[in-house]
Amino acid sequence: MDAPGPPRPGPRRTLTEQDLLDAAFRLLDRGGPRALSVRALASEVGLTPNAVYTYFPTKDALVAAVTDTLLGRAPVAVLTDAGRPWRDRVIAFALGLRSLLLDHPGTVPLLLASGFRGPHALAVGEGLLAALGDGGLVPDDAARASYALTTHLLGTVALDVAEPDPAEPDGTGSRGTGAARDEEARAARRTRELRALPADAAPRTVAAAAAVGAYNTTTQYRWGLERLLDGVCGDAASDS
Amino acid sequence: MDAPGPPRPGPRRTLTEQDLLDAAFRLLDRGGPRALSVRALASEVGLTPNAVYTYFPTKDALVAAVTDTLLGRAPVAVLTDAGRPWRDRVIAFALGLRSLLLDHPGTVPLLLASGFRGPHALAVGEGLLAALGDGGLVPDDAARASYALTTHLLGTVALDVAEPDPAEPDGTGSRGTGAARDEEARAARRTRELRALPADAAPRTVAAAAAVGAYNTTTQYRWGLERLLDGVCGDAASDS
DNA sequence: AGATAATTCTGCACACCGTACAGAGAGCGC
DNA sequence: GCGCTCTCTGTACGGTGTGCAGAATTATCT
Repeated sequence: MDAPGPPRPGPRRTLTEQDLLDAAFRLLDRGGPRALSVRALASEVGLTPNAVYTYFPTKDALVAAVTDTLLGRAPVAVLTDAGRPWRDRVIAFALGLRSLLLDHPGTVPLLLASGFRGPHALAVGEGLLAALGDGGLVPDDAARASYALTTHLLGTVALDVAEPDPAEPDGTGSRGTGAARDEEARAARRTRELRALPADAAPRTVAAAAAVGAYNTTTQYRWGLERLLDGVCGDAASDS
Repeated sequence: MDAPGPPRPGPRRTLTEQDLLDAAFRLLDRGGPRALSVRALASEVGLTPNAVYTYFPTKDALVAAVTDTLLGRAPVAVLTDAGRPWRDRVIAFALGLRSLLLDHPGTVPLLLASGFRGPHALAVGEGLLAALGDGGLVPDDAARASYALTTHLLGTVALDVAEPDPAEPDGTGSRGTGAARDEEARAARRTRELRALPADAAPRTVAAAAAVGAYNTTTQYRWGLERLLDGVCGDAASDS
């Protein structure tokens, strides 16, 4: 994708930027956001810490590259998949991007901190605008809807990732990507905890314990998504 | 509010927890999230760093106390203000909480990291459930809507705070709370930047440059809020 | 009353963090 | 060949959270 650039003087690098990014994902997936340090990354790829600075000028730049690389794996293709209703495309994309992020929970805090500013984030925005345009929205409303979808997604994954992991409550920020992320079991446990709350502390929350316990589930996310799209498509969508 | 507790042996403390929390807010407002370190806090209140650990067992606990304290200032009263339409109440509350968080942007990354788990977060949830219940939603739908509103809010403030501050681009994470946060000026500048983008990079984004530039504005937030509430109130709100 | 135990706070220490700086070696253009 | 530029190493600085030992203070028990 990127041009390899003209041959420059100096010794050839022993690694590519992509090697470092792969190693960064390995560290993040293994130990959460705190595990991505310049020193750990260097040792993971067999370099001296300062050698990393010949690949990325600063740690923030490294983090930005990591998050944008991840966004580059977003299933933007489904957004422009003609012959499929536009709303299906948006929902499929949103669900896909959500699972992508939750498959790498360690990256989520980094994404929230570095924003949605890279080239691949722009591509995501373009795709959403295309699909929403197909839905008949004028460009400005499509943009507003695109942003609402984005904030809904980011808020959702932020709260999901912030949920403490009962398996290893030592606060390392790590999180299993396999069986430990069984949504139903998590929801059931949360619901049980809610029902055990002191009686008068939060009566309405306890009364809706099943739905509250299921906050961080695909079902809840999809529900919000559908309601948002309902509102966007409604006839009241142009009062701004 | 909290019981002062029975008198315990040992010397009296020279400060209250609230003193430390106030100092923490001072540091956060002055220098952003990175400015809140145990050592900086200790020096701000005139203590040794380790003395802080007699007030909070760990830095994470301190951060949790900070974020929940902030949530305790959320305008929950408006949610149960009878004699005002429920929808108005929800919107007023959401706008109020958003400005509260944006008035202390340094706390937002901490809130995202520590989740929405404290007692005051629970109170916010209760208030939302009450107002949404007044809107005629069954408890489970009220809960789902409450969560959707929360994620929308958190995603919004997350992206807002992540926006780099052009005034001091040195990445300290600080942010002016006064004139530097003039929404219209910021939106205009963003729109200008978008229009200067390479022609074929993101045509749809450029075509909607005015709306995209206005992403981090109250207007955009309110638009998403209204659309979400439209969808929640619609007749299609019970397909789950 | 005095002894005991609990608590606050100090000082030192450790391991880790991002990264600035100086220098060695490698590879290209002249 | 020379010289420039780039990659990578080593050392170092100031910062981080926090564990541990000890002094001082106070409430409780005998």
